[in-house]
Amino acid sequence: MPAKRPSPTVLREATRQARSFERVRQAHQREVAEDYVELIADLIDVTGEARAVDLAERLGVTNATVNAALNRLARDGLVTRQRYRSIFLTTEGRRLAEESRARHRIVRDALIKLGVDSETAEIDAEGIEHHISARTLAALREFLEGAGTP
Amino acid sequence: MPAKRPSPTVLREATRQARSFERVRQAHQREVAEDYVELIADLIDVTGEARAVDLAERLGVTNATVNAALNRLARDGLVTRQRYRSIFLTTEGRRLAEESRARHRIVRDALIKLGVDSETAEIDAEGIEHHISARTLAALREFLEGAGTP
DNA sequence: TATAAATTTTAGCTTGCACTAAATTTTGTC
DNA sequence: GACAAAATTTAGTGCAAGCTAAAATTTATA
Repeated sequence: MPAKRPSPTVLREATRQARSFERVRQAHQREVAEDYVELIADLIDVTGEARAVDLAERLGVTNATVNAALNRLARDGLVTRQRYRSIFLTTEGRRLAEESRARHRIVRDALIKLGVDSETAEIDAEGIEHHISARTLAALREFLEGAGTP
Repeated sequence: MPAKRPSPTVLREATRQARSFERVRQAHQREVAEDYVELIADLIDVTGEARAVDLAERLGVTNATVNAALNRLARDGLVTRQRYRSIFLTTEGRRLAEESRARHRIVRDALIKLGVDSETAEIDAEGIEHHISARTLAALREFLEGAGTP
């Protein structure tokens, strides 16, 4: 029984399907990627290195889950890794982490200025930061600058 | 070859696994449910009925995807449906839809008051509304009430 | 009313992301 | 340096949500 090699038709179909996945992935998956690179950047900056076990602990998931996520991040060019060694951000990964951090800070500070307590602001900012357009971010920035604490 | 019936050990394991899934599911899945019931409520209120084909068109997904989602919503007690007929919200589904709508409006209006143009505000509110705690929502409500357009 | 068109449902596939258990490798200690 | 502990990776499983293609059913029309 031969037929191991996929037919052209099957390949074409696979490509079309992959294309349509792309759109879908960018929705929820970008958030996960941002959370990971942000956390990795924090760990590197604070403790000097990012280890999978720490990521797992902070994110409340298992090592295996983190490992799978890191494989995807590496595939997407956001991190680099050598087997059994700690994790590094690529230039693109670092850029995304910084951007996420800045976004996070602005959202959190805006919420605080609006009267939300800082713990709640921190938590909500975590969820909100991934859904803010450049325009809204600019508006929040202006809101923070204009007429501070009187 | 017997062994069709799962062993007690396997069942116990399945239960534990199911439990841990619950936590995870509530993260992203609640957002999807909220989007669906909100849209279903809108369609019912505006056009008189909610059809799968309209949901698919508005959400930019295929009929098959909508159908699978509706099965989950029905399983979770948010909608009811008869085969090949249009969709209805349960009391719980309607409640969730109203809550989401209110949340959506508040976020959108707050963004507008912060200087974001209404189209962008509408889009961003869609993403943000699922990540707002009760406290932040209250703060936004106060922000909207206090010192309107001068 | 018979047939065509539209809609809904089913079947089968893929990826993401969660889990447990076990294997592999590195690190730490005696 | 050998051995135990810690960490990483792999293997195998499940559900959500997306897709296409095709079957089933309802609705519209000639």
